[in-house]
Amino acid sequence: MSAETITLTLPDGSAREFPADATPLEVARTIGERLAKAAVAGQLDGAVVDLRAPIRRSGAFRVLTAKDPEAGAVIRHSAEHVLADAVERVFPGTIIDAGRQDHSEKFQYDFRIDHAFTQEDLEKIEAEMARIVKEGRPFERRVVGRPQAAEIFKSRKEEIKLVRLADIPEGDEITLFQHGEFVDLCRGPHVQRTDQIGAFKLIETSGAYFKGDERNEMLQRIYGTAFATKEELDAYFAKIEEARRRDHRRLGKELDLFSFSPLAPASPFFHPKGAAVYNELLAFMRGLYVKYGYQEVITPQLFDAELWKTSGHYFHYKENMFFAEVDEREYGLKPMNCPSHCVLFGVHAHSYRDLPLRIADFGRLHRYERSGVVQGLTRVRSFCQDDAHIFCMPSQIGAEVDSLFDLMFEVYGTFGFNDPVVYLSTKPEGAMGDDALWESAESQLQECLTRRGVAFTVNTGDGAFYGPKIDFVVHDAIGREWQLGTIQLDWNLPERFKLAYVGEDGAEQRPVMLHRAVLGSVERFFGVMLEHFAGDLPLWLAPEQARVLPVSDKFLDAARAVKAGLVAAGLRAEVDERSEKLGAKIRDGELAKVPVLLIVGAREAEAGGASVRLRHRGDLGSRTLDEIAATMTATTKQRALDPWPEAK
RNA sequence: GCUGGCGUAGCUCAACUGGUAGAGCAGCGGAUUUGUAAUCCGCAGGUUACGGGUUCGAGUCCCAUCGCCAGCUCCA
Repeated sequence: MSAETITLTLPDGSAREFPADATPLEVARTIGERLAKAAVAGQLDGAVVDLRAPIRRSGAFRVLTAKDPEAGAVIRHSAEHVLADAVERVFPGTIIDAGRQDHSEKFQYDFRIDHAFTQEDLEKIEAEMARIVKEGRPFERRVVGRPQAAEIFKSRKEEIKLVRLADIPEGDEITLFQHGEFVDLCRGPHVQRTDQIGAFKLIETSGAYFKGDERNEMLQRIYGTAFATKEELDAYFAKIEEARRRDHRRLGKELDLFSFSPLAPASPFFHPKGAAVYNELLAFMRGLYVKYGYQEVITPQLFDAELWKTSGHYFHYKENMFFAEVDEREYGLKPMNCPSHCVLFGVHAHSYRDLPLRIADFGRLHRYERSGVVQGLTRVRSFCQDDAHIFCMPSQIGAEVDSLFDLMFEVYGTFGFNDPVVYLSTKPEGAMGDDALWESAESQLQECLTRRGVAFTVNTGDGAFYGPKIDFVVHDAIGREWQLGTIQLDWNLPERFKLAYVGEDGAEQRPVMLHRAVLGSVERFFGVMLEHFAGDLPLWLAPEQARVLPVSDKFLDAARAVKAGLVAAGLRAEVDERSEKLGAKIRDGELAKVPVLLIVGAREAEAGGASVRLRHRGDLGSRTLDEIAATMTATTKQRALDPWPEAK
């Protein structure tokens, strides 16, 4: 292959030669005029490229049209320019900043304008955008020199663009995209014509700091989204609606699980039902602690500031802590358990034979979170973690991590969070501990992941300064990602607390500490899980596992007997004693998302059982009390997701 | 913390440009005795988040505080 030609392998497998400066659009024309017309972008070795940018290298190539999912980001990116164009037209004098990096779902643009956009403004802007889209203006791509670009933005009085231009590293190619009158500094890619933006909608406005830094001026941001078709746009909003329906804050209120009070901002009150669920989560973890060799401890809430000075929190985490002064002594409310576990480790002299020492703690933690960041149960100021610290020898890291993986996968699988995504973060700049320690630890972690065949992503340099870490991200029932578990290696705290064990050779050695949580914050997990199940908790977690519904008051005693039998079997059951019609009791039971409704009428009272109605599955017919209790206790014990396997 | 929005009965929400705060559900009382997603009648429920102000008059307009929501930011 000469320098002047490139070879492109097309989707049909054919390899064709093109001049090196050929653009995707030109390639598309050689395939077909209709394809060229429909083209939205090119794709070279998986990367989406602009139709007008010379390809310059060989590879697997294809033309993307609006039908391809990869085209969505290009469409949204183009809609973003149309948004900025429309705002400049509707609000002359507005200085534009820049759009969004990630166009996988949304687009956004920031503006300097002495006015906060209102809903009516958005409508006006949308109307203007619609006009621009309809006009089918072609996007033009231009490569320009730095002075030329500066000249263009200066003449347009786009002051912020000049700052942005200056931020582009020397030597980088500077490209401009223009449609109609509107010019923007942009890498692309963009669609050919504005009318390829099939359907768009502006979503909301907000303030946003210039370059995301709160010391900078605040700009006005507008968010929107766009798709090739109206159907896709509707599907996007349907998904948002589905997420709203599952919102744990809404479900928590509807199901009477928890609430908040202005008297304790960002600190949940778990009602009796919520507390029942919460305690089941803890009981689940406690059971696993026995299996995995943990010892649970209970440690104080409030510590002398001295502890936080030793741990380093006093200097690095103070702004997230609550303090109190009593008897002229400064105390800090614990935001983490690790320092107290270090104190605990120091209580006894330890032999290498004691290690690994696994210390679990469900202690309540308090962290001051800024008022703007707290949110439902997912970001609170008072919470507890299924926290544990493992003190071990550096050589034991691999085995400990291996065991942690078993634990993590067992826990996540129980909730139906299958195939968690794993991230490994490695040594950052300015880390503590010598390179040999880091290398050994990182390779032990990697080996463990590879041995298990767990797919993972390495975040190079993203580890904490005190050690590498592994994060677990799960997908919920509607595909959203949640980071839950974490494993962090730490050689800093053992050093600070001068922890030691006596090794085989009789010499004192420094242990390594592993911080780990599986659920993470139990509060946050509670929220995530509630959304994952859309409020339909599996039987073992349901605060009210069964509700007995007498067909009429005549069967109240029979209903109470069924409840008594279930309670005796260790189940959580209630009787609906209201003199309502059966239909009303069923409706209320369903709305309360009680997994098992047990109906007792003349037939069942006679036979000493109940008719079983399962949520989402309906009437199963009559069962004896013994059968009901046996099935429910079995699925509860197994923590099965399916409350009634025999019904299938 | 910042920008914007919001705060009315336990819950969900009404109350046009300032003019007597209202409904459904839940609650309570009564009637009804019900067979797989709402039986009927009645009663009660409010310092309109909180504190000031403008006005003859404020749920509505203005200021401050608290909280909630979205975004920014933070996440040793």
